[in-house]
Amino acid sequence: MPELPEVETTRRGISPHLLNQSVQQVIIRNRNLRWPISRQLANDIKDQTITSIERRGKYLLLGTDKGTLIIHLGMSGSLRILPCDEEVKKHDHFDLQMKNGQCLRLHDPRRFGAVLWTRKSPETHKLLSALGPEPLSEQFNTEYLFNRSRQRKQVIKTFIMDSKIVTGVGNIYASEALFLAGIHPKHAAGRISQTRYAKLAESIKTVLEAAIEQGGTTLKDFTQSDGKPGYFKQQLNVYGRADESCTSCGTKIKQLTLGQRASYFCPHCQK
DNA sequence: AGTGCGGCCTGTCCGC
DNA sequence: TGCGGACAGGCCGCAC
Repeated sequence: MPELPEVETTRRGISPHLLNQSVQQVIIRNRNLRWPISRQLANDIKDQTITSIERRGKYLLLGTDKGTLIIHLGMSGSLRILPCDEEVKKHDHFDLQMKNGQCLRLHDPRRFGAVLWTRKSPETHKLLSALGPEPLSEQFNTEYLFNRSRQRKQVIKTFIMDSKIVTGVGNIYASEALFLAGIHPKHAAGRISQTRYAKLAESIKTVLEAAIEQGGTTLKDFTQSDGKPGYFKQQLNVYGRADESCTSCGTKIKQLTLGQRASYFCPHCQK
């Protein structure tokens, strides 16, 4: 499942192949994603040159002079750079074929992803305008988290997974960051001290940065057609480790459901 | 306004 | 071995 680090690694992987390249044509093989891919999109982006490739939360933004292509990978989406004539596989939804013969291909079995086009500046798009700060930015800091959390009755795990609070912290890294910060996932967000929020902000940045760093070294070549899409799994301390021993103290990791999401924590290390 | 949850999908896993 | 059902998971959009 692509979390922010995978999306960032994808961004870095595809950028050199697409930047300053022009679109030959768009092929929509299966419109069915979270929202149907617009048929008009093919006309909008044809002949445009990709001038920027950015990331906002887990959204990838391919900028042109006429507008921006917004891509979200959902939970099973992957992007690869391939020759345009590469064999099409099941669940290949979308091709952005470039004039240099390279192709950006979106593969998404569970169809939770999205491909959208906007003529406006992307930050004003409905899906992006309400997003909180980037977790790796300076705006995301102790004071910000502390201030936003006051009066909140919500548990801390769902609070940090709220995209309006901070964008891009998914289920895996929410659990991992709380473990690193020593905070119980069920703790009320409004009752956590500023000191502990300092630790939490730092922990969120640390786990995401470590995963991005590892992505850079373990990721498969984005231009290869065989093998895995290229996602990687960092060594995780708590996520998916119910009933296993805590890497720090040996206590059995526990699992509970918060906001309909599996959550993992060490009952000894996290209070 | 804050909060919780339904729904979209299919590969994988589990039990019979 | 084959089959059916439960489940995971991002996150919008609605209901309260």
